[in-house]
Amino acid sequence: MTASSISDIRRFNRTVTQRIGVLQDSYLSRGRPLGEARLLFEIGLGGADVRDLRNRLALDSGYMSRLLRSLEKQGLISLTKDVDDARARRVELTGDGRREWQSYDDASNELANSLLSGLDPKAQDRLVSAMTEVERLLSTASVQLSVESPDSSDARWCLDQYVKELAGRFDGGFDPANGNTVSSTEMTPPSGYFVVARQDGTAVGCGGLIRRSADAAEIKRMWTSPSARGRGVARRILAMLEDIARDEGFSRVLLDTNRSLNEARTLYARCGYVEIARYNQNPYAHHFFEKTL
Amino acid sequence: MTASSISDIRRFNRTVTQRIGVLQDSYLSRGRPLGEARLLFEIGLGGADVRDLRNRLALDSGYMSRLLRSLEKQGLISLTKDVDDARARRVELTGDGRREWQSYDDASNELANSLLSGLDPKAQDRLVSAMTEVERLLSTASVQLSVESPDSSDARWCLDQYVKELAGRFDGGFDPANGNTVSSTEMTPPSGYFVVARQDGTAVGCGGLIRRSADAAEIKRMWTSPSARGRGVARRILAMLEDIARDEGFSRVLLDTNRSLNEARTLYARCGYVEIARYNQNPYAHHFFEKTL
DNA sequence: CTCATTATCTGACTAAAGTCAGGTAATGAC
DNA sequence: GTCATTACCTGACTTTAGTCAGATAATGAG
Repeated sequence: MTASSISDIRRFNRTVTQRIGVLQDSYLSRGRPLGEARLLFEIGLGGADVRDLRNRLALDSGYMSRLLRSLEKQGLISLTKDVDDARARRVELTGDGRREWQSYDDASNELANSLLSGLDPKAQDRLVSAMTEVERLLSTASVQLSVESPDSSDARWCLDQYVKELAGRFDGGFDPANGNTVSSTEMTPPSGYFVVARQDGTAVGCGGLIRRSADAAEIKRMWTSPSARGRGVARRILAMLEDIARDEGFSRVLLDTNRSLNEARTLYARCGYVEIARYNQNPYAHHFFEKTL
Repeated sequence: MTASSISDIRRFNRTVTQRIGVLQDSYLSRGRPLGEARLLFEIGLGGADVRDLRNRLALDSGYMSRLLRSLEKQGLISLTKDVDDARARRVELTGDGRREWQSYDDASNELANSLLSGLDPKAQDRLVSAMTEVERLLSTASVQLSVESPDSSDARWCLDQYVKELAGRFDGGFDPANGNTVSSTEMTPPSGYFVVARQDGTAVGCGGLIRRSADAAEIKRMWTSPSARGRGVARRILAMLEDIARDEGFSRVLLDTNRSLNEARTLYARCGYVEIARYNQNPYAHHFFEKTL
């Protein structure tokens, strides 16, 4: 890392976050304590579960309770019991609350606009694309991979999403019981491995590795959340699974894929996989790949 | 402004400033109130005048006084009377204070580094240049121009810098009494105009417009602070002076410049000025320009 | 010397933010 | 049914941040 990069980043951290952060707060807290304003804005037009809000804003439950009470007293929100869990509560914005939220939303737009004013159109475009780039790269950097049990709740959620997505994309739908099923024990060490990618605590992708033969491992259940696509998450999961396979002494990795998954095929080709002949009877698979480690 | 630009900026504001801002605060306030930590960091290894600190951090004098007292009690700073002005005070970090400052500085570097880790080298480069671009464009956008008296303290400071810089750059030095002197009344409405560019309250550039003849105005005293160069400040000052000249009914603008000021010549050429014959006896001028409005 | 101004300090506040211990009621595993 | 856990509430705090109205002493202009 060069010293000048570090100082560039520090200057960015210092000036940009400070400048925008202060503006943001002042736009948001128009006569209302910042804490309340933030909470109200976070609730959103669609309402929210109190539990989620507490997690998202990292607030103490007592403090949260008091903030909600205050907003309720001001007639901005209404609290109802959760239908599924009578302990939990749901917050919804009232009419007044919605108006208030709108004014915050407008202020946010105004702030975004004010950053552009004072720049000529070309510079505006450059600013927007540089901001997009920073945002994209920082999100990319904040994705973290970990090996864990395919039975963990995040892993199960990912696998569930995986199945749903394939069902939507394959021509004749997808029945996980029909294809080459993979049991969770097959993906649990020491038989196999399962990797979950997370961003800020929420799962955004997964992939499994199982033993196929003495020298070959197989990649299964590769999935990336739509929100995290285009950021190299799948590529990193793949690389991690290959590293594991190498460590486990396998000399090659196999995988199969459906003809409708074009991005996947492109990824495999880019990562050094070569297409080979069909090596199993999976009815959903049309392309077969291999990579020598 | 397109709606997608706005939403890109909002996403940037939301995620980037939040992500970095929170990290920054948590790195900085290791067990110490954020306000104290910020103040300590702002004092810096070289010490500072209390007055300057109050301005930079925009703190109430009472609050500031208390913060300083607290840091002093903790043995982190020492306060001395200013030698020139016995009312004012100077703060210096003690040994402990310096150690503390160092740990903040290290934390800042660590934060910068942590943003890069998890990205491959190419992506790191892209992130750094995108950040630099955002920082540069946002500072550009925050430069504001205003017409004011050439006798205002900021204006006088700019003119002072202008003279100092020319004295350093001209081959045989520069004596403002020798060249074509310009009195401040000549640059004061309605005879003429003076523009000051400011960024976050500090002057970063200036330029004057005076009457030369019934149809021609002349640009004088164009200067941009080294810290603000390369951001189009001079171009904006020039454009503003031209607008004023146009409003005042002049049909052309004149200016002269020294051969050592290459950037200035480039700027004038780019802004539509054409070189003309010598029109005055200014011993420091080698190039003469004109623009028809 | 007078007098407005400047730089700082002090005391007396307030509001906002956050913490902590304990309490109630619902839930889910066994 | 028992019992640990979860979701939330309440009351009693503390800390942090910030404001405001004077007081004090030095400075500088006239």
